[in-house]
Amino acid sequence: MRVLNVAEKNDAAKNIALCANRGPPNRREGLSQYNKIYEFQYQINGHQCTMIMTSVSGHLLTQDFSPQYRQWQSCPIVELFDAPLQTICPPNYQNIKRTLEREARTCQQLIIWTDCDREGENIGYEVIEVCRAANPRLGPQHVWRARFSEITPQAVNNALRNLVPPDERISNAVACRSELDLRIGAAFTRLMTMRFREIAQYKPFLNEKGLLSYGSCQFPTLGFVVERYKEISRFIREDFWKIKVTHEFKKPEKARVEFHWQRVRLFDQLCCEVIFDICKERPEATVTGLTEKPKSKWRPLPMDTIELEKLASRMLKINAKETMRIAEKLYSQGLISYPRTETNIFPKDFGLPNLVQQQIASPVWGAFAQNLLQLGPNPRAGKKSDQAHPPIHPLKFAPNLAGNEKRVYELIVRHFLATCSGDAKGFETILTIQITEEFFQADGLVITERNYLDVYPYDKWEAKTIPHCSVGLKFIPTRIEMAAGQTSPPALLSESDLIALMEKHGIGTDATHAEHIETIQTRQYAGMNDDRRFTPGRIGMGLVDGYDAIDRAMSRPHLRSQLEASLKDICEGRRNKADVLQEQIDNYRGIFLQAQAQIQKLRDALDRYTQ
DNA sequence: GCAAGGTC
Repeated sequence: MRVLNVAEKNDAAKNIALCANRGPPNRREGLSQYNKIYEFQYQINGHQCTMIMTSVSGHLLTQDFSPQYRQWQSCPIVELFDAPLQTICPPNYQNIKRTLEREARTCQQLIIWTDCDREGENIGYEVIEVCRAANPRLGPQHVWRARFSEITPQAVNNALRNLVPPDERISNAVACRSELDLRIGAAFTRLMTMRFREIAQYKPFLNEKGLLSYGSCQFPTLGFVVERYKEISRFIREDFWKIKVTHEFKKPEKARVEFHWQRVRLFDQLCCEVIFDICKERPEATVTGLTEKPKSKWRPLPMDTIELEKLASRMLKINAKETMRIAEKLYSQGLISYPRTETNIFPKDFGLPNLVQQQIASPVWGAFAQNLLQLGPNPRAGKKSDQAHPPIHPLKFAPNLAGNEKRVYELIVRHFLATCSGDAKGFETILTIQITEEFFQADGLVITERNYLDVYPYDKWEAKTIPHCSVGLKFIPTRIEMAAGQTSPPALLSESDLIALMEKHGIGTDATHAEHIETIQTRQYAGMNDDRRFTPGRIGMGLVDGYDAIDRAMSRPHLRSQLEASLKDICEGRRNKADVLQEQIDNYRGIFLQAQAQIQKLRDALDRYTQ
């Protein structure tokens, strides 16, 4: 019996075949240069099978409006909410499709090995659709879903012993999301672009094509940037006052120590002055406590995509989009593992020692790796798993990289070695003194074991000496002073902040955060200042304000969150696709008609910011 | 020409 197996990408197909075959399988070319065909023998339920393993490259099919609706002037825009859609295989995927069709004709069974997430289930149905059209004998009893939580020999064999039918509900949830994104995106994008592109006053602030787009992810992303900007504009600074005590200890050891007030600060100047005067009058300080307790600084969790993007942005000042471009290149050169992963826990028996061993060759961190190998790699375990890909880790030592590729690779290696190492350990000392009725304290830190910090310069943990003086010791502080200050607004969003907000509100996926952030910049809705923080542009401010005046929901994250909840209902059988689709379309058509009728509100807002 | 989701 011949069995066609299809994974979501070539890398997965290769590894699954390797695991199932317990060794390298035969490899031959398909029509697509990136998607190879792997062949091996395997027994399923006592049947000897010739396994044909190949892959797609993500979604094989996409949806678009029927041709008569694709011209922007072809119909009243509101019709896009109901216009018929077509399923298309884009030209650059035709080779993959033809390979599937050709192989499907010779097979009696089909096993779907796409990633075990929502999109994967939908991609699985695209594969089924194409294969079944080529070979109608691949009926429901001949099509199976392999469920796996990682690509290891055990998980792969287990999946083959426990094949299940594919889950159409999960696929339907994705089809629902995808249709809504298209209809809503196209409708609002055409409306805004056609109404505003030609207005001279806006032109200096628009992108080259004059495209004003709306999308269910790009707009909430812009919303976060605008919201933070406005929060800062609204912020009213408040004056406060505080008392600072400094002492230059001569014994038991020499040290300059700053004590901070236990009241932290007061917003009443007079009140602070009164207390300050009392302290100055009777400045003698008495040590009332010295506590010392162990403190550790945790080594980082295994790296997932979001962490890579955030770290590279913060520590290397390389933006998320560029980081992913580089990571994909390193991956295609076989230097690092698959860079799009939501997993931050290494599977058991992952072969970490071998991966650490690779790094011993480095003149920079080789010694650290050598030492780590002797102690045994002991990674911290996170709680997230996408059930397909392990955390990002180096595969080989790569001495010949340069520029940002070298820096990103180094970050990945150092992070990997750090996560496999031990927490930093030390002691925290808290010294408390009393001056009249007021208490002040100073914190000290002694680092006893640096451990992971030795290989991970991105974390700072600074030792601070506090003299070991005994309780009851009295001294006159070198200085007691009153200082004035002002509360300060939060900072503009950094890229790392923005990614964190997107993740928290379920805007986009780990693979798309960087793209949405890039989109709001290429649309000139937002820009990045010299501190690498996001500032809204004039059009961005105007659009958010304008939509706020029509329907607050448009630039806020909760519409997307609500859709996510409905999609979950579809997956779990509580609702069906048609029902959710109708509800969402009706809702957005309503907002669209409002926006069209009240387009002047959008114009007014844009006018305000572009004068 | 438009979205967001996959991936080379």
